[in-house]
Amino acid sequence: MANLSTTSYAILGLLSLQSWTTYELAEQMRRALGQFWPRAESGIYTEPKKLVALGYATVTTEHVGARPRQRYTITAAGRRALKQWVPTDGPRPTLNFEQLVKVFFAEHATKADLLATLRGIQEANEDYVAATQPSAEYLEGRGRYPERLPWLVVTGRFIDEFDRLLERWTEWAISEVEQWPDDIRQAEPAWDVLRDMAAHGAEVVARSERRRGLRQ
Amino acid sequence: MANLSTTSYAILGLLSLQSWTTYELAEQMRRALGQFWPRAESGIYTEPKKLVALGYATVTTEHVGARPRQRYTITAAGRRALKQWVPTDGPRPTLNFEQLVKVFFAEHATKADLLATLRGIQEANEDYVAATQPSAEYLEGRGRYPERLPWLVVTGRFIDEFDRLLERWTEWAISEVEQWPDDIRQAEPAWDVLRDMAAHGAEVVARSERRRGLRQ
DNA sequence: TTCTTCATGTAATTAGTTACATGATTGA
DNA sequence: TCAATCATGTAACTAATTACATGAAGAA
Repeated sequence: MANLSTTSYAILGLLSLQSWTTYELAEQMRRALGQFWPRAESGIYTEPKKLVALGYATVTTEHVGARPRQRYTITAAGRRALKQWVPTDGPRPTLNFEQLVKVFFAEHATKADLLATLRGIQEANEDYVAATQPSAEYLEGRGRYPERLPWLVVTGRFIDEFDRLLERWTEWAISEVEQWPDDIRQAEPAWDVLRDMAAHGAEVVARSERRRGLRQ
Repeated sequence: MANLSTTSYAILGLLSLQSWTTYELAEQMRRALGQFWPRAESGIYTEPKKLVALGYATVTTEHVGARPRQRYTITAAGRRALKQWVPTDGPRPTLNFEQLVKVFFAEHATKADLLATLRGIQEANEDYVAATQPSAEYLEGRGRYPERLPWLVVTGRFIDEFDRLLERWTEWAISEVEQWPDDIRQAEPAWDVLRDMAAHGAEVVARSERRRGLRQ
């Protein structure tokens, strides 16, 4: 029936670990999946209702003072649905990087503007990474679900490498642009980097074609 | 008045280079910005109308056979708006990586499933990178707007490094998972990688705090 | 006691996607 | 001349975000 969104399955995945209140689900979505499946917290509040409607979860109402609070629990059908989804194919990763659009159209800014944009990316990234560091216990394997650690490390490494990429790239870009003349229209392209990118591109094309050949 | 979206500004940026038909705009959005601001082609057809409504572009209708075709041209007001937007602050990059959600919940799959997922990411990435390689002339600086090359290289390097990251990470992840026992619940985490991530995290925290101190 | 932060949502809006439709051009 | 692909959109839908509202708990 109704196809669930990736967000729904992500929540179903969290429910497969334990029962959570909606607030806790929102928190976990941010902390655990926020770096590769970011969603607004308020949006999380509507999702589990769909799971209940499909019979993939049940809900119980608790009370905290006079306020009601919903707690969700996965059902056997929910586990089956999740098990079906996890091995399926999916889209490539996509990046949304507004500030890079601005770098792309840097001719409409000054050298100082461009440097400010790059430094802004750098600092925002640093602050974000610092703020989202898992606690030390977790990194020592004494977190909540230690048996899940093997694949969490696989996931985490991607995120870590992405963070490092942003650090390295901003640092390089800043030092590159700093060397440009004040009128950036007079700047010289980084030919060595360009050559390196071309070489890498050619390599991937060759690899892809070789593999395509093998498949047939 | 009506705040434009990043997508609108991206199109305005393209129009600052030359006039384009809607079809050409859609093509350029994919080829030039598709890796860091991906949008469905059909969506592009509605965007430039907003620019016209705001006086940021003008439209002329051409004919190809019996069919009308719209060509858009930026106005002086459009250039001013773009110039205002380019130096502004913006959000951090966000990643949407559905397959990584599946790796995160790998306990619902088998070792073979997990390997298939990782190989799928690897191959899809390779094919995509191969298909989106800029032409050789472009990489030799003989592309359409050679004077823009300096900042296009800055942008392009980020994309190139991101592609390489996916290549490196998938290769590592595959070789890692291949060593796991068939029942992945018995796998041992990659402790060395975990230590490395922790060290990096601590370093960023320190750097971020140092900078925060400086700012005050 | 009041202010702030944590907690729990709802409503309205919008950006974006999917699916579809169809004309023009090219090449087999 | 027929099929395939290039070109040009529109309509319907939906996932997601923004903005708002308010109760409870804890700190000052």
